[in-house]
Amino acid sequence: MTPYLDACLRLARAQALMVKRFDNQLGRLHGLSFADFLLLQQLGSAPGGRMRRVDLAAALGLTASGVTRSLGPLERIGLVEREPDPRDARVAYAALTDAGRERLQHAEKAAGQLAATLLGGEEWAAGEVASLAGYLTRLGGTGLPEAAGDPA
Amino acid sequence: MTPYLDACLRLARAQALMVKRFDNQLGRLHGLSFADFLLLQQLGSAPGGRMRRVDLAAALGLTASGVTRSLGPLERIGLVEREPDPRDARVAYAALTDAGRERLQHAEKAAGQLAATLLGGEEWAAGEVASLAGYLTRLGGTGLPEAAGDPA
DNA sequence: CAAGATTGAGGTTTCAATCTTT
DNA sequence: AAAGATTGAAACCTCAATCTTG
Repeated sequence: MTPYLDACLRLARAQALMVKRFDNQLGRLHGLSFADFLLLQQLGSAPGGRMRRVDLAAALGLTASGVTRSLGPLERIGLVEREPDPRDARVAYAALTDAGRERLQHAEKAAGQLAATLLGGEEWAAGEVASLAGYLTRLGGTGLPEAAGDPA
Repeated sequence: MTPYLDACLRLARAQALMVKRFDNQLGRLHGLSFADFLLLQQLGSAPGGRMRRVDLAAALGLTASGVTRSLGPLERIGLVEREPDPRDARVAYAALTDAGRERLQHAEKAAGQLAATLLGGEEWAAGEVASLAGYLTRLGGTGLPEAAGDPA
């Protein structure tokens, strides 16, 4: 077993555990999965709280199909709204509703607290979390903005 | 957005991209998914190349149900064999066949090469990969299912 | 009853095909 | 024809229920 492959296996394991914890916490408190949260957050950080569905797919690393299917439940419970584009009838936007914005705010708070539990304990020095984020950015590359500080 | 939550999102992104690359490479070369590979590798590292299905589930972070369903295709193509326990009729082992051992060897080679591509380039110093592995181990623990009193 | 394992139903995501609009 | 989006079929995994054995 090479150290490279070993690191990849650890990456898989760490992510699986983390997602389970977010799913539990967000589901219990706000009725959202981690994937739901990622989607709402992406919308929340877009100008006007709305994005074309194809852009949403690229930002989330999903297929267009996956986005259509993920939006369904969120539209049904009124957190996201479908909006047509008056300029181009092929385009459909996904837009946060007021309820969606509010739910996102609360979920973001809960997610931040959980993340602080996972990474903000005494085991973690601040510089270590920044290093970890930098490594992960190198690995995951596209989709998220560059980290503030590069790891030592 | 706190740096803790930011790191969690980057972890999700990096893992998703990595798994896609392993799925592509292993699928194209050896007809295995990354999940298949993890399962075969776990068996390969067990004494006698065999494990009880319940232990396999714990080692992989899956449910017993998930293991049953994952083993099905691997048994059908002859990489894994079902073995009863003469001492306890409730227990069924999953055991690597000779074909499974050989397939695992080849897949491990391909996986190691891909991992080296991802983490062995000039961008990565050896110490950085070791640091990353250490951080991920801190996050993901040993691989046992989530403890009862755990946060979240 | 408890433990190991499987099955039925359901959620999530992908691929390939399709539909509409440009 | 190309772009945006959706749908049908399928793969993968979970939960709850069930079956068998201890």
